[in-house]
Amino acid sequence: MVSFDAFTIEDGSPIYLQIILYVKRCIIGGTIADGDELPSRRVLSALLGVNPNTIQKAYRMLEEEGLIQSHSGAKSYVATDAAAIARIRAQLLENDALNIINSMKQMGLTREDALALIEKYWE
Amino acid sequence: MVSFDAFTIEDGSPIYLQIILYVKRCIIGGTIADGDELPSRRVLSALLGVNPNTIQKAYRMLEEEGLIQSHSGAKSYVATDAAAIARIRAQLLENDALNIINSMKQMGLTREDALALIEKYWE
DNA sequence: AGAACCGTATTATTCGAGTAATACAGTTTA
DNA sequence: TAAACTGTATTACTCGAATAATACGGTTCT
Repeated sequence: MVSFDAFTIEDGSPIYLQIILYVKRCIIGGTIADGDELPSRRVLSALLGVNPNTIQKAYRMLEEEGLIQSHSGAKSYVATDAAAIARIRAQLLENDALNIINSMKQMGLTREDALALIEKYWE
Repeated sequence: MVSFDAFTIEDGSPIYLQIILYVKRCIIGGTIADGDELPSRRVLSALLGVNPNTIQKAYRMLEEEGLIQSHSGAKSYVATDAAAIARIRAQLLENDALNIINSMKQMGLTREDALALIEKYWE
């Protein structure tokens, strides 16, 4: 069963996008594996304190990306293969890296400054 | 005159927040200095293709943080001192670093993986 | 078979971001 | 002095995110 214990809602971006991003990162990190059972829309909405429709929106978009599988009436499961994982891994890592690099360059940091900063806060 | 040439609107977060973040990062990076003249609300709104009220909201919040100064009828100017710069610098850098570290940890990267990734994309 | 789940769909409502169109008073500058 | 700017304020509107309350039909399990 996929766990959302490590998930917390932040503000600044839509909740359904945060859920999608969380699931993708867990798939990349191996916390979520192919075939894992997902919590139902109703259960997860109660757990996170949000509306069932918000969960449905996130699940629906994950299904459209081919990362989970839903059948009317039945439970939903994670459905990924190596190709899908590699694809979203490249997408997310590149996106994160370019974002942080852009921010730090804008603030006048050198490459060495940036590396030192990551090292410092990586407990 | 403060330039917004390097600024582009992304979606995912409110425009006024993006403007505030851009100005702060430029102040930290030295692109924007104390005493610099800011483009007027009307001019910047036309330049970015957004509503004047959106610019006004960003400028107002920057003024409430003590980073710019506005007087009715007159032009607006950047007003920062070393203490203010140091304060927002610490805020932004720590925030950015912790965000990227959290994301990469979630994706199963080691500290070395993360450092290698930054080096790779830092052209 | 029947209860208890499940995914899916619909409609109405709230709320904040952003737009749009003005208006007014103060400053700058020719 | 008068035109052309400036910051500031107000009201009404659109639009998407999220809520809320249901409803329907399929699956699972006892």
